Amino acid sequence: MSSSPLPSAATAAPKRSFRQQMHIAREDAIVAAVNRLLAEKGFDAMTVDEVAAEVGIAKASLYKHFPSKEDLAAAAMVRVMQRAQAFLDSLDTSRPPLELLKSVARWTMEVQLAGEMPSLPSENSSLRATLTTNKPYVDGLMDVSERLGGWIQAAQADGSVNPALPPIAVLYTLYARACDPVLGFLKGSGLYTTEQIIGMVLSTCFDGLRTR
Amino acid sequence: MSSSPLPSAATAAPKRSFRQQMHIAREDAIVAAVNRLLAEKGFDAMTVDEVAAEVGIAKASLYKHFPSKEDLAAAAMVRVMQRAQAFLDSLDTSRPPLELLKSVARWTMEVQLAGEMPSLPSENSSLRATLTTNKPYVDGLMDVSERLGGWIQAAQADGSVNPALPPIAVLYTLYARACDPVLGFLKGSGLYTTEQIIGMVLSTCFDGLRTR
DNA sequence: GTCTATAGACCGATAGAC
DNA sequence: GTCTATCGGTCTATAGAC
Repeated sequence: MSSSPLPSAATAAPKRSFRQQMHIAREDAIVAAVNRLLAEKGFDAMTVDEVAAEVGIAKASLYKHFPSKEDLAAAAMVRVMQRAQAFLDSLDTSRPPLELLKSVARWTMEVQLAGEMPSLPSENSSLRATLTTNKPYVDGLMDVSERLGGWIQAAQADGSVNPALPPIAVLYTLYARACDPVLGFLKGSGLYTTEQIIGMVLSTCFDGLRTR
Repeated sequence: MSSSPLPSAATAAPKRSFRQQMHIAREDAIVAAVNRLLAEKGFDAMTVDEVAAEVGIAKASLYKHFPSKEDLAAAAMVRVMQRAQAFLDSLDTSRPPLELLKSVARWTMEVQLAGEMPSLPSENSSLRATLTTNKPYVDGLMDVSERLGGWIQAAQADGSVNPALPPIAVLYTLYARACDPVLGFLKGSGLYTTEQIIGMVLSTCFDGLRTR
């Protein structure tokens, strides 16, 4: 590399890379738009025309990137899963497991309040099928679940999380914060700041409604 | 017959009442079907053809009872709201307010697990408009909210519910049990009975994830 | 005869797919 | 830009209960 034995690498390769970058950038813009629309109105209400319009490309171009509406949604789910993985990576795992779990819940709620949490209404069959056959998504979900599962067990072992609860119930309870309607309700009331809302829901989630 | 004191009451009146009963019964069957389908697949995915097929009547007949799909959904919401009111009526209000709130949360989750809780995905504009102009629904919602609000304040006053939480946050948290996805997740795992699931979610709701 | 419900065609609009 | 399917909603003509 020091003597640069590959002059073509300085011209042709970057050119090729540029096209790839453009392709990736466009795909990224598409997925970001899908992500936003999915968070705003859900899968059924989202139309691919809207997606094309938001990205500013022709609808036909969308199908050059993704073969169907389901795959569009799946790509958005993969994206948010990767964001989750990146967030987990950023955590200092030497902290107490309970604090780690709280951080995850907080992040999840922040994403939702920012209107960036895609929601898949109930159990759409076609979408479900697409997702379960999407390896990046399933792998990401398993990775996240296993990491959280480890922290949950550690938190139960050190006595900070209720050991009477099955770990899977704790895991699902944390996941459910991603689509907790209480956030939107409180936001809609206009009475509280985002930080206050997150504080309240974090409190009800970990400390419960009852007085401690 | 001529000596009968109430000939018309024994023939004409019941006849008229019979028709009304039929009309009401059919309408009830319609609303029940809508309720089920709404719980199963949500508003967008539910088609009025499905409703007609499930009830076993012609689609045109549906429109003799309800002017639009939105009104169909609204009727289902009114129905569940009336069921909620009836349940509140059945409660012994001399019990501690915390127990009353727990009973309400339990009932809500039982209805959802039974597949009888209609879900209105996010914020459909047309549906929202129909609902907010539906007096029976709005009145029912206000009645339920006020009764729960009273118990919440009482529970905070007697120290059983965390007084640091705004009553509205507690109210929304209880309402959110109606669409808590954790119930479905745990049900889908096949590991627990309905009663166990309700017990867990009741525990996380009132006692939180942290050890007490 | 009258009223009502039914079946099923039908329309217009929209959205997914290409 | 086009094709096609679907869906909400309407219309008509027939059947049947009173």
